[in-house]
Amino acid sequence: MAATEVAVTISDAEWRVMRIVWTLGQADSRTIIDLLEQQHDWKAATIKTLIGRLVKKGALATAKDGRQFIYTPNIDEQTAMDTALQTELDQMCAMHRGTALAHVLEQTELSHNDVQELLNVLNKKLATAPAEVACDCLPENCERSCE
Amino acid sequence: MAATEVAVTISDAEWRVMRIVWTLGQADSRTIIDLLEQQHDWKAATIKTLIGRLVKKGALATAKDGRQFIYTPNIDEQTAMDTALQTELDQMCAMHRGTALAHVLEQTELSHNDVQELLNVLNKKLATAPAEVACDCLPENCERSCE
DNA sequence: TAATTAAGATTACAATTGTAAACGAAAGGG
DNA sequence: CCCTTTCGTTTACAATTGTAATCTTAATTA
Repeated sequence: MAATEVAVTISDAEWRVMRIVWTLGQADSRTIIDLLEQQHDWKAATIKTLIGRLVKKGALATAKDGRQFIYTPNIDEQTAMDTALQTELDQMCAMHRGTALAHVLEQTELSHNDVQELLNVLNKKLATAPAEVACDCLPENCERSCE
Repeated sequence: MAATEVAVTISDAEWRVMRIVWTLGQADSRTIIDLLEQQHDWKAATIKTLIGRLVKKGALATAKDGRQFIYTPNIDEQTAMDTALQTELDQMCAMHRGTALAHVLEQTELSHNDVQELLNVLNKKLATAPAEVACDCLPENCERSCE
């Protein structure tokens, strides 16, 4: 059976720890601490706290290896990324999401394949794209709309 | 002189208040409270707190109107959206950002114009798109890369 | 074996956030 | 002119987060 994949919330600092473990596939605390100390002004104790919280949250799984632990990701990286981004976007005005995505796309380095994949998605959407997406910032019954 | 446009951080709950004010252009607290009470299980006091915090943060400007205030946005909505989304994306692995964006695009309702705008951005990127974007989860000097 | 080190657990503590009650002053109604 | 409503301010309080020191225990080393 696949991982339970609970919907955990990962804070900004915790995200840094997850990226290390996602990238390495697995790691002991020494490795995580060494790598993160090179990227941030964090004390070892700080990183230990973050690891502990991630384990408690269920984002990291542990396997005992002698006196220490091997940590492995308990949630999928791409899924976590998709969800976090989607959640952020969903709390914004529906009418302006497209523009926001355009601005972000513009600022993001994308591989040839990425661009191709994105073009595919968009081309598929072109056919059924509505003339406009309504603002959803006000309650249903409220007549007013964005400018 | 244009608005100072300080880089304020807006929390999730505060975001709801901003959306009302952005959409209406301006509003008094009564209006904001009435509208938000229809969208959430929030008490008037809660909304007052959020408004107060947004004013203190500089996200909302106030103009005295008799005994009460008229609130207006002090930061630009699209800019706030762009920045929030970009910030979120930037804390994730560079190598997987494209896919995350593709997944989100797929889930987002986009107008015909939005799609067109996005296609433009992408087509402009196609020419210079690199073969691949490297994983940036580990420190510089670290040899290992994503799978 | 005694001292040192390292790993994980416990405790700490301020800032932010979600959520709200209580309070003081002004305004309006009767 | 008193009572009530309303507005904005102050205070409250738990959870989360960033940041870390300390403690316990087991392991390593001299």
